[in-house]
Amino acid sequence: MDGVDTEVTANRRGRPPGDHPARRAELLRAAVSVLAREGYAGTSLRRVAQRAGCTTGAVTYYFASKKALLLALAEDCFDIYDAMLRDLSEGVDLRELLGEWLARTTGDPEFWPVMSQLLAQARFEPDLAEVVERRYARFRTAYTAIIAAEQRRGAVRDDIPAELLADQLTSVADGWMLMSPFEPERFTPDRAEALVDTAVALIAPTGPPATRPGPIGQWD
Amino acid sequence: MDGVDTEVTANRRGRPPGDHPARRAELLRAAVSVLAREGYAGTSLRRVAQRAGCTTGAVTYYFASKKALLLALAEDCFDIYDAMLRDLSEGVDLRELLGEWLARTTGDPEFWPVMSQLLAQARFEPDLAEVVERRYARFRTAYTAIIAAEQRRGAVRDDIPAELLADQLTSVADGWMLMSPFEPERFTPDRAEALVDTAVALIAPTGPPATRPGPIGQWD
Amino acid sequence: MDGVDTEVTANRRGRPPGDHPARRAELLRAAVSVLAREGYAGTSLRRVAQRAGCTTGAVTYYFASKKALLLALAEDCFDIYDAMLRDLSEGVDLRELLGEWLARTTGDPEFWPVMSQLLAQARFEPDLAEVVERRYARFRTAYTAIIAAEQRRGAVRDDIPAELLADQLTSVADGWMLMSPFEPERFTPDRAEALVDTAVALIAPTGPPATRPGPIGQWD
Amino acid sequence: MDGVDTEVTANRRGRPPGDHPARRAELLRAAVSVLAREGYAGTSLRRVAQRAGCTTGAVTYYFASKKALLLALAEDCFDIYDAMLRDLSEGVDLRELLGEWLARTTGDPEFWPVMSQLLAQARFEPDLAEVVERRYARFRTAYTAIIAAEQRRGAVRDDIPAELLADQLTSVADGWMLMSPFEPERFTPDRAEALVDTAVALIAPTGPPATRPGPIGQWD
DNA sequence: CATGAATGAGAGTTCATTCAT
DNA sequence: TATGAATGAACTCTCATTCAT
Repeated sequence: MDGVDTEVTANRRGRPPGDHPARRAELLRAAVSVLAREGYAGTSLRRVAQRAGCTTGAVTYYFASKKALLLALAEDCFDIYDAMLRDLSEGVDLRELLGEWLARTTGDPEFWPVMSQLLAQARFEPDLAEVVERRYARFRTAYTAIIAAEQRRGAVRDDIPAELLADQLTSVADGWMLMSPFEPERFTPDRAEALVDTAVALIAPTGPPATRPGPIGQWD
Repeated sequence: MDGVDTEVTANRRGRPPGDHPARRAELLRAAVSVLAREGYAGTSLRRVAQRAGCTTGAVTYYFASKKALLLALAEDCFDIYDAMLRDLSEGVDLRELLGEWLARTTGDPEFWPVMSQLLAQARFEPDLAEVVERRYARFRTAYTAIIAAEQRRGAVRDDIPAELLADQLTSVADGWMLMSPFEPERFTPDRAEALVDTAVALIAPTGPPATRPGPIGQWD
Repeated sequence: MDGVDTEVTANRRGRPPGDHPARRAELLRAAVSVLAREGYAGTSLRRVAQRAGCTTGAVTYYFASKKALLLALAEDCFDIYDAMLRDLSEGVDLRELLGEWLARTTGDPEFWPVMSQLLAQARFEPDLAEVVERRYARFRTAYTAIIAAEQRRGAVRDDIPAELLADQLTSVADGWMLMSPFEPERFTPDRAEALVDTAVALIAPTGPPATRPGPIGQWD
Repeated sequence: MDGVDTEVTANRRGRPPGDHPARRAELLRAAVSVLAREGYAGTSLRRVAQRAGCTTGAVTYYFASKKALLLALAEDCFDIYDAMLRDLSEGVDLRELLGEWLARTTGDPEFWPVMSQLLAQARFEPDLAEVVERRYARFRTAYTAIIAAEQRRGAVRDDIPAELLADQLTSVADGWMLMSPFEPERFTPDRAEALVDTAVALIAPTGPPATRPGPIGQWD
């Protein structure tokens, strides 16, 4: 260890247990949890503090304002998309990409609720809109590139511009995030797979019926 | 100039003319307007009253509670779907249906913002969820039936169950409603048409490439 | 014109079914019911109207204000005391008087709750205080006279002024009215009788223990 | 004179000195004061705050809700009874007990008004009723024990169960608390003493008239 | 560094009252 | 005679934010 540092640390008053970034992340996690459970309108600093097990003062200490907290939260949420793109190898298969997206976004049961709240609210908060726009555009660009590559190697129909196909696919996903709580039987894991399969089939290269696989979308 | 007159006029109590349903509808319109501009979290009875040009007392006179107001508002919003289904002739073309949906929902610039707020909030308000679920399911059922008919007459690919196709199409639309404010250039009227065309092309019957029309999605 | 009165009456708009005093009494009954169930703080014209099955307008039509309604209500409540005094014969027995009071005031299960609310509130409403003071004083005067008469004929101890005894008895009764809802087992009909017996025994003429009846207050 | 200073001082946020319990007690005192002056129906958090010289926000900071404030207030009020019982020596004389009760409860001119409001309101608020029931029962039990002891040593008539006598005495006291504002001449200090004397006389052991003291209840 | 007391605005809601009809 | 639309003030309570400690 760092002997000198340790001694100094023992004496300093202002930083008792955890370190700043960790505590901040903790608060963000609490905020995500509240946002998922209570919705945007029901998310107050009080409740975030309560869930984090601290006082409201602590929250406003780590985040200048409520808006700042939510912006940080939004950035955090989009990191999952970036991480996914980073992890995917170059010549990724489209089905694989969609499957990965499904796995990562539904892996955390709070992701869809939180993301849909952020997207819905962004319309009314320019700063939040800026974050969404920037991060979402980056993702859609990568998405489009992947589809274009797939088109070039004949794995995706090429009668429709890649950008439009990407738009279509991301919109479908947004719709799912928004609507998942209604008729939850529409979003069981099995059916989610079927929905993804459907999407893949729709953008598959079209040829004579004989060459295509049989009917899809058989789930229980 | 007429100070006295103004003062006398200022305090208007008692029963003014006008019928109940009309005034109620007026308040609902004001609420829609506020919801579109301020979002769910920013919609207060005070603001609704302000936009309607009356006091908050008047609002709570017509609607027992804020929740009741929003439920009525939601029902009203879904009426546009019902009206559309009612107006469409039996053997409606799918492209026609989508076009009609686009025309009707974008005809009122407040429709998409309001609907997306309602859908996003429904997750946290059981009563609102009930309304959305009920009305939305009705619409999707009709939608599925139309697609199935189209499949039977060979106008829509039949390798995917009609229900899944309907799901896909409505999800796309939900995604559009949610995301339209970001990069608004993605949702210009022209591009909206292109998106609809894309959707139609995706679910068109697939045959030998030769039989299909040329590349679609050419917009400026 | 006047001869045709009957025919005209058939046509007149303003006085459809019942007559004024009856409707007024009906409203008063509704107010009593609300006051008993909701307490003074919870008694609003809205609720009174609701229980009476009419609009708030009707209430304010029959009573100039909420205060006027409650004053009328108070007067009505005290009528039960006056009626009792009027009904009692001249040389009434004290036990009989107390029994009659118990029977009449507990006959209507709403009487004690309403009366205690009025008495408690009177402290803060001069007009109501005036009513209570006037009517209550009248009752206590009569009460004192009866006790004095009993003293003269040797039925009540005469070592204490009649007025103080009356004060004591009415205070006990007030206390009962106020406290009856707590530990309701203290105010079962049987025990209420025992309490009255106790009060009678306390003011009975005192003599050598031998002349007094045996221990009282045996209830289950 | 000091315009600038005043403006600066006017908006005082942040943490001022002073300890939590003291401030809480201060607010409770203010609430008692308001309750005594305005009655239960007229007691609002606004008024309490106003009397305490702070904002309503401060009140709701110390008390989770209005109900919580009033419950705390009720508990506080009953503490005077407990303190009295605790202070009294074992073999206390009954006259002494009653005198002590009179002295302590009338020592604070707000006690009777506040207590009667709480008792009257408890009928409609279960939580408040629970407090009253619990604390009041404790007091009455102690009271009964004292009377029983007095009966054993021959200082109180034993032809009536101690419990009934205690009931009678506490009911009288409740009646006084409720009715004290009407004809206030009935509750002058002197007359209050006379009323207590009367109560004592009523429960005194009964013997041959000769042995009893002369007529009581002589006040001006 | 971190707290928590306090603010002041605004939320939804209830209310007594008014008055054109 | 009776209604019911509407007011405006007051209610309890929640909130984001500030700041002395």
